[in-house]
Amino acid sequence: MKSSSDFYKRVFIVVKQIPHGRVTSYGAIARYIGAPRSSRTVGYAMNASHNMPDIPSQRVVNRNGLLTGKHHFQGTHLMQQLLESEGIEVIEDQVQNFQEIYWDPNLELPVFKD
DNA sequence: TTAGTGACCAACT
DNA sequence: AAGTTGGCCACTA
Repeated sequence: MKSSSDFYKRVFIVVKQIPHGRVTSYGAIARYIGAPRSSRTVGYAMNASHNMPDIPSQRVVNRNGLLTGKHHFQGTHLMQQLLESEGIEVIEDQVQNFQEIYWDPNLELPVFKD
């Protein structure tokens, strides 16, 4: 039985699986949980992740590796600092070496099923 | 229920 | 090549 916030739970589950020092994109997560056109809503779900512990929301960026959601963090550069503390280089809100550290759940994780 | 919003994405000019 | 527009769909009021 699926609750209305089941979508959020799926998002959180995937985000928690992101390995240390890697990043992924909203679209990739949306696709993995079976809602390929709901990338926007994935970001919306991240907004609620502040209530949840152990959600590395800083590891989720847009498809260009740009930190579009950094304004939703407390500090001006908190998101960047969190990423840098994991060994990810960030310059001007842009993840450097993005293609190398990019982690796609569709490739690295087993197919999602309930 | 209808309408408005957004941490995106792809297509179009 | 760079900027704008529209669609997408879950959530809130």
